[in-house]
Amino acid sequence: MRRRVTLKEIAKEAEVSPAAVSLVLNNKPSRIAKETQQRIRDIAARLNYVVNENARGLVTNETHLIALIVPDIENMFFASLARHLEEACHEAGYALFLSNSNDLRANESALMTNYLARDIDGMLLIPSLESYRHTRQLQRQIADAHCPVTLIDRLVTAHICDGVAFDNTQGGRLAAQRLLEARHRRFACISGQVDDVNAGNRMRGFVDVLHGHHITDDDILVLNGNYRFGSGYALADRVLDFGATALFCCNDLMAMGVMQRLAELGLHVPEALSIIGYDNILRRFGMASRLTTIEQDVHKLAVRSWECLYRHIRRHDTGKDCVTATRTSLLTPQLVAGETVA
Amino acid sequence: MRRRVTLKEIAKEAEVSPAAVSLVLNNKPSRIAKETQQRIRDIAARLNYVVNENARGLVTNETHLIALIVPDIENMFFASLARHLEEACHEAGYALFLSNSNDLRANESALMTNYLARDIDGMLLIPSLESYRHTRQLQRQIADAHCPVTLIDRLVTAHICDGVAFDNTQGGRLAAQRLLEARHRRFACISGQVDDVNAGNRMRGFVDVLHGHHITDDDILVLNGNYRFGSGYALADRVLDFGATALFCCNDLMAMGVMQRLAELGLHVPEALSIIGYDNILRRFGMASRLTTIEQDVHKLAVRSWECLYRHIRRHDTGKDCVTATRTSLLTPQLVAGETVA
DNA sequence: ATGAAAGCGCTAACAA
DNA sequence: TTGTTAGCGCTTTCAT
Repeated sequence: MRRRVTLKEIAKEAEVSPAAVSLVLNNKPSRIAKETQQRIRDIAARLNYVVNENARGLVTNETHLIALIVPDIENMFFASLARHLEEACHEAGYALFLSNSNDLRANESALMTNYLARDIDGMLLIPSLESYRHTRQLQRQIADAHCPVTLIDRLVTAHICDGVAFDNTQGGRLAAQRLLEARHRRFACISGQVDDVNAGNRMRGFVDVLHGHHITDDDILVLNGNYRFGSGYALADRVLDFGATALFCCNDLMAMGVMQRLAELGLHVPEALSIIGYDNILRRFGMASRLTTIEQDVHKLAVRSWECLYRHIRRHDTGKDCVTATRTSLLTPQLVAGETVA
Repeated sequence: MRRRVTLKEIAKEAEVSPAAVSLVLNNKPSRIAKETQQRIRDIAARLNYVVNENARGLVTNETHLIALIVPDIENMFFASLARHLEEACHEAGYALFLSNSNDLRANESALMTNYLARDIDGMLLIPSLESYRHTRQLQRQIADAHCPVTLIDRLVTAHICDGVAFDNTQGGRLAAQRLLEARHRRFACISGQVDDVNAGNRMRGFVDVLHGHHITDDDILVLNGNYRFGSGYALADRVLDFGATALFCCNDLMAMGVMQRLAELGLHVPEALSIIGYDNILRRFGMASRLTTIEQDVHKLAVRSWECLYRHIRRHDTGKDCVTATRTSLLTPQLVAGETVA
């Protein structure tokens, strides 16, 4: 373990001023003698010099630090999103902080403060589920932040800052249309927990389209799952008892749980039951799947979110303060055909 | 979006010196009038003051920053580990940087340099697979770092810094013992990619125990998978053709792939084939499983790793430089009984 | 008991 | 063309 080498030491060794070293090593348009430049570079390389970004940030007012707060990194969707966001930030020369809020508003708040103390240049926030019920508190915190904030996936408060998310209602619609095409007449939907607004919207889009096609509530069973495999497994029997021939699950994990239960009962998919899932994230984690599902392109979400935040960072940086109206981008999910609809 | 409030502004508003404000807000043992203290605190709260940790770090020489580099956050094991590490750091008052090296030495190296420039207090590194073949380069980089480094899970270079990992050989042994107990005589093992040393050790431990029980290589089939579901699925037939009655998979995902293939063939587990997996990480992601497996307690790994790094940080901090011999902790994996061995 | 001053490592404005 | 100076926001030593 070595001690850090400073600019000043290089300056002394090269017998020039610290400023000269700074100019050279940052390739600033200075007209320092080629020969001196080389000497400085050589010494820096030899001493293994690495600039102290924090000190630099203090004077430049840019730390190139981004914070990302997710509700749960053990959720494959967020893990994948985190990866792509980190990639985007990294490519743009920013380092990324990552934390879990554990879907708790209190944690989220503490993390935000902590990161803001780090003088970050921007924040990417996937709000906790609790924040849906503490909108004002979150709004205040965002308004008080010294840097731009971009909301991702859960547009808790669209009026205070920009947000990027998928159109969940549209996803539900796609599922319904596909199942109607296959001439089904009796449906089930396994949604998420009651406070999960996104799952709620998927379910709503699904049901709305069915209603539009003269399917009455008598032919629609809506259940609340918890997004886990076991939840689909446990609810499968109720779907079968109801006599549904088509099922829409608000994520793939629950869909797989249902399929597992059907397999145990000796029932075949899609003959016994047509199934559409949601996310199409499993394959990234090495899980093959023949599931028909509604894909949310996580790469696109990451890229758009970063673009959105970056735009604000540039603007913020060039002085113009963000009196611009806030924008919300809704991305469109896509149906990915598998072998589980007939 | 607000401008940041500085210490100086509070000082001016409270009509005291910046030093006084610093002392009060940091609860330093100063003898400043209670009344003044309260005034300072009130103003700080009213103005929403948040200390600038970077500026503070510049003078205290402690940034409370930790970097974590993982090969792939889309690997459930690492995602889970990242979560627990972040938790541990956070509890100790440290913020965590996270990045993917994508199992490439070049990326890893660039990330290390980048984080070191941030003046981090410590680094948690899960080396890339490539680093197994570039040991000297990695060693050099670790030795040149200004902060302690702790290796996790892949003990590429145990002599240059501390490391914490699971005993993979022991895991393989446990699997073999369990299957021998069940009186199997013909075995298969699906290992990882050839350059994956950990998977190799699992396989080696497995085979060694078999040899110790007079099972010859004629009764042992070793295959290389790629840790993905599809890989187990694809190799299942060769296992069956070989006539094995017991299979050890070096991760759970491949074991599930095998099971899927067996189900399609109308074969039952464990009657047709006994299976033991590795990791027991799926349940954290909502995947139920009846698999018998070798569990690596990821929480314990995270806690131990953090303790290890933290010990060095404290020592480093209190001046004593780490001339201490490096230590390697090997954690013991546990067999978790499921329903897939008979 | 409190405040002034120096300095952490760096860059930007200015002088020479 | 180059080097000097001031200062980013904070803590700490030392003088008052």
